[in-house]
Amino acid sequence: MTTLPQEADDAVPTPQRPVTLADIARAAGTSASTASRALSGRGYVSPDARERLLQVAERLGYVPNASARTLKQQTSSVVGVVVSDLGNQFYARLAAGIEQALREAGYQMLLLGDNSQIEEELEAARVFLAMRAAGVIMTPVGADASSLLVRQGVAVVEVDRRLAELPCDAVLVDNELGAREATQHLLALGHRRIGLLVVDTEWTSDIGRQRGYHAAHEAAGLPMDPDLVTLVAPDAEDTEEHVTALLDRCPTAIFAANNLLAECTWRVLRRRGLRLPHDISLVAFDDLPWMEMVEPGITAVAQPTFAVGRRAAELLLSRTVEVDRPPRVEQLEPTLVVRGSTAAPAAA
Amino acid sequence: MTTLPQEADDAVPTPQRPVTLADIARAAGTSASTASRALSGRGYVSPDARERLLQVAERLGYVPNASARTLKQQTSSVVGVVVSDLGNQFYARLAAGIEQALREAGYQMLLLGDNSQIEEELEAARVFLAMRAAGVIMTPVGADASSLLVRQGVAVVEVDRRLAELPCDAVLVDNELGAREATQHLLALGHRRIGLLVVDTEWTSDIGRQRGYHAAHEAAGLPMDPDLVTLVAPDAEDTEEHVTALLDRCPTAIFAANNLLAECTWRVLRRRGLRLPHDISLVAFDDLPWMEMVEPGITAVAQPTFAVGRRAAELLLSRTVEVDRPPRVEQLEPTLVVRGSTAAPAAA
DNA sequence: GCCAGGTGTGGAAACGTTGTCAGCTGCAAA
DNA sequence: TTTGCAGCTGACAACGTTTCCACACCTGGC
Repeated sequence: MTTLPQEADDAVPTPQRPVTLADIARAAGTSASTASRALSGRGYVSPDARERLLQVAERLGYVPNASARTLKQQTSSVVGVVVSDLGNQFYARLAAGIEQALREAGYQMLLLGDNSQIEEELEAARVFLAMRAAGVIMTPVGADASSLLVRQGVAVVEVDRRLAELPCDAVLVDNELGAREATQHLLALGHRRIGLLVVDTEWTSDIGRQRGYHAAHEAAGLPMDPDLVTLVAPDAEDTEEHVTALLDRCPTAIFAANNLLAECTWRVLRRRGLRLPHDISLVAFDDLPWMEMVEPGITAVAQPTFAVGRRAAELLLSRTVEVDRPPRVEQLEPTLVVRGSTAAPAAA
Repeated sequence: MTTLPQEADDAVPTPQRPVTLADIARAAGTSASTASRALSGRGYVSPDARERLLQVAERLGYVPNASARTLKQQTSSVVGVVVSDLGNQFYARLAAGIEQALREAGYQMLLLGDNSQIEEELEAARVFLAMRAAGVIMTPVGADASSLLVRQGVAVVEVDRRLAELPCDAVLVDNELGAREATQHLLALGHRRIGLLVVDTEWTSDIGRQRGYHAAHEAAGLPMDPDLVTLVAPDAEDTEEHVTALLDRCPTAIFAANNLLAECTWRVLRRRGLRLPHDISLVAFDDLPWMEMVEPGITAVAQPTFAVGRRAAELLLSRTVEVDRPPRVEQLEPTLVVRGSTAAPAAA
């Protein structure tokens, strides 16, 4: 790291005290009340006074003090968002969708990461409470955070999975459907030993994906080898070992139930020199750009991630209007994208 | 999209009015001043009273009102962050680094996207001003936003590129060095017709990368064909056409100066059936995971993106302590990662 | 000539916190 | 006995906004 030399800088012009409503009022010869009405646009103001105040505000570069407003109105235009891991593209896209929808509506996103840690999630909830956030959107880790928020009257939307104990909105993906289609696809190709890699949580997302895997087998009237279902610890230093262990049980296909597991599996396969789809088939849950770029492409269940984020934001904002609407749980549908990583198993 | 039926829900327990300092004080039989001192930990409080107040606060689930505090103290623990596009992995990683460092220090990140639009960036600056943000970190698009902020006394750190007209901190990557190494690598392999794809901006990042490309040629005493330098419009619907046009000029290698251009180029090459590195070589600026996963891997200039984000946050926070420290511009070094996409040009 | 109601205005009281300040208690030093 | 001071406390005034309220001015209809 280098530190560049600084050119002799023009002095920073006096950092003046911020302009307040009172300043505007004084300059325009009115009271603060009138200035407030003129600039916020509610209540009677004569066109004359309004015009004058708007001009003065513009001229002085008035920026309303958000804390004062929030303090008075008991609510802000900030929406809290908690995701597990911004580094994961899934969460990043989710956040991007949320941010876009919020910004269009004049709201801002305060983005915090828990690292899938309940305490950090709870801490985030406290921060949002402290700021009187207009609402909170989260990929939940535990139920406590949402309970705390809902009890205090803060609107909550859960995203991607459902954990709340108190009623709140949620936007989910039909995980069971996606997993069932993925599994069916493999079964239809003739696979009978399909390894499942899934994170060992109680989250509805992972549970749903497991259920889809089972449902597909049952619907086809085919037996399952329980040894082929591999539960991986959430923090996961040892994911690779799990993948290796699963391979030792000789599956002809693997269904990796999230993008991280899929990537890990793909790397292990590559290192071992196993060729897709000749030696083994692979399906991923959650389609990422790289899955289309590698050769062969990875068959994957594509989630409408960005749309989920947008929808969550919309749902949250709608609640600021219809306060007492009963909680709504929406499910968006994933789609199976078939690529080259899946084919009929090699003849035994 | 489906809406799931809602189970008959337990009524939400009365959303009670938030607990205030006054409530705590009353319950503990002290004044609000004493309660404030006890909970914030500055000023004299008897151990006895402190203990009592802490317990009451805990029992009632007290959450201090951030707006009131901000209003009074004229500064908040929120740091504004503006990035061009959260969907781009580069910016997502940057944000992740910033968020991590901020959270460790007890600050929060308010993340806004401009879409590389000056007006949206300016709007974001106004929002931060309104919230009395402790500081702002941005990948700048124009100079106006940072000028506005700096004039109002808000600390600004520019990231990835430098545009500010008023003095402020910055954390950059040595773009010229990275581009020079990439180009040198190609020259050393024997390439003499190296196409450059770069976005047509005045940003120091893109300018630096262009400069590195030129510098490498000059250092080697080799001529450049100006036709091989392709400037692509920033919004870029027509990037593909530019790539195609560049290919028609028969370069033996292409240096794509950001990850989007690299991806676009890669796709065009694939569609045309051109094989890396046999038919053409490719180097990318900004290494992303997929570049290591495709076959062959893409030789790329890897930026310490996450570290840049962290460092920017640290620099910003350090300024809250040393207020009058002269502005500092730091440059982190990228490293060239050589992979299979580059080789000597096919004998003509 | 009076009242009703629409317009427009400013004073003042919030919102919840922090910080200043004066004042209280003891207790030790003068 | 006074003085000083450390330890501790509560009143009170901010911070900048919004909002309720009272009031003042009109106009038009009785």
